[in-house]
Amino acid sequence: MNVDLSNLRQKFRERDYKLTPQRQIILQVFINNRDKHLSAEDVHNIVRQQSNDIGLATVYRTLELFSELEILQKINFGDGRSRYEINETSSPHHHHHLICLTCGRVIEFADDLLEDLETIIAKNSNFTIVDHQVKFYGYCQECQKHCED
Amino acid sequence: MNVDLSNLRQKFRERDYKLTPQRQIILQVFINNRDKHLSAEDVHNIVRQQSNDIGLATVYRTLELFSELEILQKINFGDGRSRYEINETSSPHHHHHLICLTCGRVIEFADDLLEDLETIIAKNSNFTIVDHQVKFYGYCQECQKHCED
DNA sequence: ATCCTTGCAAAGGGTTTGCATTAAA
DNA sequence: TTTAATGCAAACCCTTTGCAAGGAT
Repeated sequence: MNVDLSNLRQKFRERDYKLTPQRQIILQVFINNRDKHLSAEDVHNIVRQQSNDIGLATVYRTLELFSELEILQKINFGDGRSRYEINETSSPHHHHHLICLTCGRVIEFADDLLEDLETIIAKNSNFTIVDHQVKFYGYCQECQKHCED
Repeated sequence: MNVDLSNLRQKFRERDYKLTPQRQIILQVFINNRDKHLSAEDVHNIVRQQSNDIGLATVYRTLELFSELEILQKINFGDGRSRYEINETSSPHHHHHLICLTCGRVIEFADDLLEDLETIIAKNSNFTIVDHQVKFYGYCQECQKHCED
């Protein structure tokens, strides 16, 4: 468990933010959907299904706030909307995805090799790298089965 | 030189597309701006500066068409608009960028190591990878100079 | 009581679409 | 001459914002 509520409360107090019911509900949605990449609309729908309606504008504002506080990580899969996932590690670092071009499925993968790559590139380019985003596009196992072409 | 006009003409003929002046002008914009990552609006502005006005909708439609034909590569830098660059190599493959978090500058870098990484990941995940997109975020040399903090 | 947060509706920014007109082939 | 492409404006979608009402500390 990485999201520590009392820690969070303090983070909020420090900055004069309030830990409102809406914010807690939205946080809970991400805790309950660790493996998913939720858009604002997704979050809004999930909350509504729980008969806890929250204004869409509030959802957007909360997602932005959580991103700033590094509780969430904003990701862009090129599908025309921003998606968010809970920031499991304290360092906002390892976000790598295999994106299936057939079914759109997004599969996570662990890396280590990328760290080395980052070091080499930083050295060659005089660029101070603080984060990276890597996406591989292709065909997942399922879709390979379904259409052997 | 990678963009071959007569080859292009044939590609168009095959699919009953027409090589209109608008399309030629837009193609030329990308040929003249090989190193840039142009948005639809950028293209529109460049064309207007040449007193060759083209409707913005046509620009969008042309960019989409060229992407399908793999003449252009669509990229997303997370700045709220799609950007395009000319597809230099025949295989739509190596698009890697260093994005400066201070000035927004985008620097290209050559890779090779990524190919190896791709192979390893494909093996581990049973995923057939056909393309990848890698972005490193950090601070470019210039911005490092300006604010040593 | 203060100041942040909410919800609604309107506005915004990028992109797409319908339709009549124009122009490649 | 046929069929696709253009240009304009309206529509679209996601996201942001203004503002009055509500709520946490």
